[in-house]
Amino acid sequence: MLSFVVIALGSWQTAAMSAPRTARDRARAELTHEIKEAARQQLITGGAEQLSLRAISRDLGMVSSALYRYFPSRDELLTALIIDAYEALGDVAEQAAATGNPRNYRARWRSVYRAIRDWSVENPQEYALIYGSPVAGYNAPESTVGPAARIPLALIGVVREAHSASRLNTSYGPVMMTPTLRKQLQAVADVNAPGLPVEVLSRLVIAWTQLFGMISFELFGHLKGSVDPTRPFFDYATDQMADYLGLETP
Amino acid sequence: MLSFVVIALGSWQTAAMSAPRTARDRARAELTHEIKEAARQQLITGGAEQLSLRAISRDLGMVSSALYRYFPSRDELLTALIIDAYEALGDVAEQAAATGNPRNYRARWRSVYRAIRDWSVENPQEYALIYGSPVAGYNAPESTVGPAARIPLALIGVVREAHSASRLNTSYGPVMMTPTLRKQLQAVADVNAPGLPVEVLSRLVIAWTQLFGMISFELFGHLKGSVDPTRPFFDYATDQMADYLGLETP
DNA sequence: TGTACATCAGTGAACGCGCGTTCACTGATGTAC
DNA sequence: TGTACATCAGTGAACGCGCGTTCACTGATGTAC
Repeated sequence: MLSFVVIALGSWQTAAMSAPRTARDRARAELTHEIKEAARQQLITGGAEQLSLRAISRDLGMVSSALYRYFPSRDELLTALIIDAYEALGDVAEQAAATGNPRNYRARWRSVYRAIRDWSVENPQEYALIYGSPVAGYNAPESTVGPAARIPLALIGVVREAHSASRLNTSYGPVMMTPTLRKQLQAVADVNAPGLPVEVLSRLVIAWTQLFGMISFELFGHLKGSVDPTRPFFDYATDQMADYLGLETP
Repeated sequence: MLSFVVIALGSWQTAAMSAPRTARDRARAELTHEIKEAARQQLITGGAEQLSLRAISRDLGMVSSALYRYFPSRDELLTALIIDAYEALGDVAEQAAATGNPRNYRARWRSVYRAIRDWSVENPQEYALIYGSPVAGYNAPESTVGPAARIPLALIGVVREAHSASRLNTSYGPVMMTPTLRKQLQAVADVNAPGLPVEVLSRLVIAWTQLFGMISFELFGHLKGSVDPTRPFFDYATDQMADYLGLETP
């Protein structure tokens, strides 16, 4: 369960050191981890904007300036937390996609959906960090793009395999798509899902936005008093989107 | 265009005074408005968390304590901004629903969708205020619920009218819905859309979450490099959801 | 129409608090010969 | 294996800044008779 944290930790450090060797290195890795843990704890109570280096240092019983041995600035710490969150969610999504009978694509779809929601509900502040409003004055660097892409790619992967195995019912009826949209989707397909028709990909994007719209609404309080608790509706939407994509029931 | 602001302003003040009469009242209404305008300007550059009473007072050339004659605390000002944002979006949504041929339900659906997105793109920080991550330490009071509901109600309205006029194709195929979900949706329908089948309402909730998921992804940067610019995809999704709901092409 | 009193807007000083970041420093850990 | 030097973690003080909110006050505006 904690394995990904360790991996993320390793990749955060300089690329040269693959495994901590000396006592100093081990101490450094541990403290880096503890700082991020304390930061995550702070997120829970205060959100990203309230994240304070001084408060973290107090939690860890050090002086605030000591943190600068580990992170050159508050923004760099934020970036590390964002990447960790994407990686954590990417891990559970990919793991879910790889679970169960590989040929039961619909079940795998469901399991990815569920894994994403479960993680989000369990880590609402980390979810808000990556899918909520952008933090004011903070610009996400390029390094977050790769980790962020893992989540849609997990969804694409399942559908793509279903399509390759001719287990995707793509009789979608007449489709009106502007040339611009077709071109955009084709470019995405070329890089991320060669062979997948743009008609399928367009539906995937719709499902993807629906999924995160639904989770955001749940976590940010917009479903209170309607489909609340949300789980039954979530499962319903999962199946509706699977139908919409043409994922066959085996 | 500004009418709703005045209305919101009026409703913000004590319920007793319907229209400003004395010079004092007029000055008060004007300054209340200017404070909120300055606050909205601050949102643009800093987001909700950075909203500072002192900065607002500086902008207006007054002393910071003077603001307390208008808003008893920072949170009350935030609440006012949130309500204003919901009302503004509710206005454009309702207006869009009332535009064009009343019997062309699909066109009205499209126009509501477009109005919601246009407002969101033009007012990204106000959008983030109401649909982004909740502000840390701030709990939205009951008074925001009514204004917030106007937006989904505009969407429901169009579909409900289409259904009443038998212009909604509800041959949805087999639907699996847990009793819990059915009950939840029935309760929503009873209050907000009497006569609308839960099968339709469930699809409406899916469309609603898809719509705001899509807008959030666009505004918060998750569509950069894929369906970007987003307008073609947005229009495509609009029609896909109209199809999904069974809104007939006239 | 004019006066006496009540209401209210805005001032300015103060309270008590928190923040990110820099810098010269001490003492411990690691490395090269 | 032992010594000399280099690297690094953590300290403590300081800089310069901003914040929300309270309170006693002055002077202008509104109201009742």
